[in-house]
Amino acid sequence: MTFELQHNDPQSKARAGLITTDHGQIETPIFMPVGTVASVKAVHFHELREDIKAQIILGNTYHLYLRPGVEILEQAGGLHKFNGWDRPILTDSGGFQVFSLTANRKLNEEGATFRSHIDGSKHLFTPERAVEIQRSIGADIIMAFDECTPGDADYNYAKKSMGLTHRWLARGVKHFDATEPKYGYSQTFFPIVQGCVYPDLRRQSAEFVASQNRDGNAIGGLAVGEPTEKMYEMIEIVNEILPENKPRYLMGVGTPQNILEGIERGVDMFDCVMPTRNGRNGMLFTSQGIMNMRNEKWKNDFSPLDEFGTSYVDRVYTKAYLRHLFISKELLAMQIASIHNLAFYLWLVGEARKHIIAGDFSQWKRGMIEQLGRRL
RNA sequence: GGGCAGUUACCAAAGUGGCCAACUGGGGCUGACUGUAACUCAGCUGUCUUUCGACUUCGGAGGUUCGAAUCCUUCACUGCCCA
Repeated sequence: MTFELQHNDPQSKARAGLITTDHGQIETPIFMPVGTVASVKAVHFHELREDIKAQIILGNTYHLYLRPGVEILEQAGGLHKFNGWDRPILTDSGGFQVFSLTANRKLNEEGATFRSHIDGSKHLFTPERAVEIQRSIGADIIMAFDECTPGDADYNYAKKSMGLTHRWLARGVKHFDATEPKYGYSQTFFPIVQGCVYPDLRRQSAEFVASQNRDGNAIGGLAVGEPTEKMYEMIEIVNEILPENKPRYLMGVGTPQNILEGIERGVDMFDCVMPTRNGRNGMLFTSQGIMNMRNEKWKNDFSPLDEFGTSYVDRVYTKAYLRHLFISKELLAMQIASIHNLAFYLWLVGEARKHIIAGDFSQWKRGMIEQLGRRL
């Protein structure tokens, strides 16, 4: 994987770049739709490619390991062959599940023991195992196995947690460098900064991560319960330290506003379940603000879903129709909302890129932020 | 014509003398959701009130009782059975 830094915004830390992988290129800043279990929920890859214009999607090591399992993925020839997505894939390591499945896991120095949420069986994830599984999945970008520290952790917990993440990182790097890709194309490994909301920990973590000298770096442990302002502050601190000539990936973030704020602070890659999950739950993100499609006010609004939208669903379907589909619990509702939201997210980062290149990002961003927060 | 059962909030349906503005579903309304255990979760859903609380309700009318959705009388309507 290579990264070419193409433009720096004169007014901010925002930048435009180009990532090249064996499965194609990614123009940054980019949003990566989440496809946890080898599918971006409710969306066909055809739509993802042609309408949403996704350039890279996510998969999840923990979920894919449990189902369909490493053996099936290897038999298939890797995740790309298995699910038919021939563009880049990034896999999360399972570190987020250490956070989200707290009740079902135990941590120790060696790794994390999970109790499967599917059948209760026990499984040990170590930094080495996480690399191996991701080798089998065959993702273009694989993530270090970390502990995603909760946003409300106290200093002592955060410090210990960060130490564990760093020791796991060193092991992961070592194992990655000692192993080969399984399917003939190259893979790269991103380390993850932790440190919760504590500036000195974040600095220490960013320095340790940068010292690993990987192709790209990630910022984790944000948007997990801490105040938004803290998140922005941590991004600034960390990006001062992470190298400029490598992509920076802010994991799990976020709202459209979060993404623009992240871009302004020098982040290149984002992923989040919001456009898909919130979409399935009836919420639409648009350039004019957010809409709860279940609201009664859309009942007889026969205007297009989003007159400024770029997706075909924005023109073909009306607000009243989508509301009807949600109220009736029709599956099509979730498909339309997911397609719309993802197309909007990809439009948003695409516009950000254009404005960075044009040199008026900050001005454009200010106007967008104001619009995005409105409740329609 | 006779017998039996029933009538509770938007719908369905509990409650059968005080703890009942009334269980529970559904429907409706509103909100939440940030590296996906999520087509999920939470709140509200008689009226007025921010809360406390006040007021009006359980087919209609009348009655018994300190007190009735619950007991009695009667009327209306619905369902089933026998003629």
